Amino acid sequence: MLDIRFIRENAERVQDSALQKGYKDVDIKKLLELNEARRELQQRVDELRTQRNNNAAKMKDGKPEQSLIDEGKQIKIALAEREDYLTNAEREYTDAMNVVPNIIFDDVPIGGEEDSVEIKTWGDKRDTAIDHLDFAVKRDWVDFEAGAKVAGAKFYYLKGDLALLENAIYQFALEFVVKNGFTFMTVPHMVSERIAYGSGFAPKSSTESNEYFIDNENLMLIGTAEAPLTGYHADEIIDEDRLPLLYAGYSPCYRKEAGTYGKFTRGLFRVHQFNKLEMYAFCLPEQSRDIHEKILKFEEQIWQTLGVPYHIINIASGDLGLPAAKKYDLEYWSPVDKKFRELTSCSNCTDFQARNLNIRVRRKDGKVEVLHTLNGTAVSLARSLVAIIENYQNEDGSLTIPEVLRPYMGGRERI
RNA sequence: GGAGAGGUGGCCGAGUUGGUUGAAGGCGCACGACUCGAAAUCGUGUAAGCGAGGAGACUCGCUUCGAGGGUUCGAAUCCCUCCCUCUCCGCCA
Repeated sequence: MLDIRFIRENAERVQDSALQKGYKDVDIKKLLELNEARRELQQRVDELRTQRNNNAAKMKDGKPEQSLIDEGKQIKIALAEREDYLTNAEREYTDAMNVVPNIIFDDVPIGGEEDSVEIKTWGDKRDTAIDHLDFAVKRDWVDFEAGAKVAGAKFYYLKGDLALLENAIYQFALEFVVKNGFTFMTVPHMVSERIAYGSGFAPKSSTESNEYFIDNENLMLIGTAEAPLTGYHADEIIDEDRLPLLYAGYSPCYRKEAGTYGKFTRGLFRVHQFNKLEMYAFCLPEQSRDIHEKILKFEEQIWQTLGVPYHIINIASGDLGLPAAKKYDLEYWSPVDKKFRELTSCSNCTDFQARNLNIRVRRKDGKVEVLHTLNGTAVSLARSLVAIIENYQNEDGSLTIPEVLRPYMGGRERI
C-alpha cells in the first residue's frame, strides 16, 4: 500500500495513476474522508483511554475506593462503545487503502497493452520456424497427454533431451546471477495469505485470482518466487549499509491461467506449472531506479548470451499490476507467430510491497523508513524452451544447442 | 500426530500471589571524557506505529511484552483459541 501521508499530499496524482492503471473503483476523495473519520474516532478513544489509565493509576498502591472503581466501570462502558466504532472505521479505511495501486513513474506510457513503447531491439530475426509443440512432440520431448491424464489440461512432462536442456538453461542462468552478486535461495513454494497479499498477489477473492489456494490451510501455492522472496524480510528493519540485498530464488510457479487457451498460448508458452529463476532486490529508495535498469541489463545479457533476438518494451500504465511503478518486458522474436512474445519482465515496486509487509531500513542517522523492492525474471524455463526451439531448430528436425549451454549438456552441439 | 517446556526491546535475559515495568540487568551500538592514536575504563544516550502541538530541535497522548478473543476499575502477568520454537515419542527422504 501507499503511505497515507503521501496520498494526502498527492491526492490528484494518486487518483490519476489509479485511473491510468485501470482501477476505476478507486476513490481517493472517499479514502481521505474515511481516514479523517478514523482519526477523529481515534482521538476520542485515546481521550477515554487516558481517563482509564489515570483512574487506574490512582488505585495503584492501596485499597481501591469504591467510587474510583465505579468511575472506572463507567469509562469502560463508554470506551467499549467507541472502540467498536473505531474498529469499523479502521476496517473501512484499510479496505479502501488496500485497493489503491502504486503510482506510476513519469516515464511510463499511458494507455493499454498496445501503448507499451519499444525502447530497444537486439539480434537478427529468423524468418520461419516450426511450432515448438509440433517440433518437440515429434522428438518425444514433451507429453501433454500424460500431463492431462495425471493432473489435467496444461500440465505436462518434459522428457529426455528437452528436460536436460531445461536444466542446462537453469544452470547457466544460476551461474550468471551468482556471478553478478545475487545470493541464491530456494524458497517455500507456498506462502501465507499475509505474504501473498502483501507481495501483491491474491486479490480479494480467490475466485478471480490466478493463484491456487490450499483448502483449510491459509496457504497459497506461489505463482512466482517473488512472493516468498518479498516475505523474507517481512517485519524487519535493515541497516542501511547492508543494502542493496540481492537474491535469486528458484521455484516452480503455479498459475491457474483461466480462459487463456488459444493459438498464442499453445504448448509450453502458458501452462499451470513451470520453473523459474527470479532476481529480487531490497534497496534504498534512491537506488531503485538504477537497480531497475541494472536488472534489465542482466536479463538482456542472459538472452544475448543465449543468442535469442528480442526487444524491450516499457509497459503501459494499463498493463501494470497493483504494486509496480514501472515495468519492462523482454520479448523474444517468434519466427512462428511473426511477433515478439513475452519472455521475462522486471518491475520496480518502490515502497509498495515493502510497506505492506513492514520492511524498513534504518539510516545511518537512526531514521527509519520503508525501503524499495524490485523483481525481475532471470529465466522462466518453459518459455525459454519455446524461444530456443523456435530460434535454434534445424530443418532436419534437430536442435542446435546454444553455445553457452553446451557445457551443461555434456559438450553436445545438437540434440 | 502424542507428551512436556517456552515465546519479553538489535541480541541475551529479569519480571507469572494482576497495580509508576515500555519494561531491571547485561551485551551490542552512538556520542562524549581519557589517549599521540587505539584498547581498556568512565559518563550519557539508545524500540516502533498512530495522533495532537511546534518553523524546528522537540513536547504530550494512545497502542504494542507471538497473534486474536475474554475476565478486571486495572493484564507482560489470570482464562480460551490459534501460530511458532525447543525436548522426548511416533513417522519418515
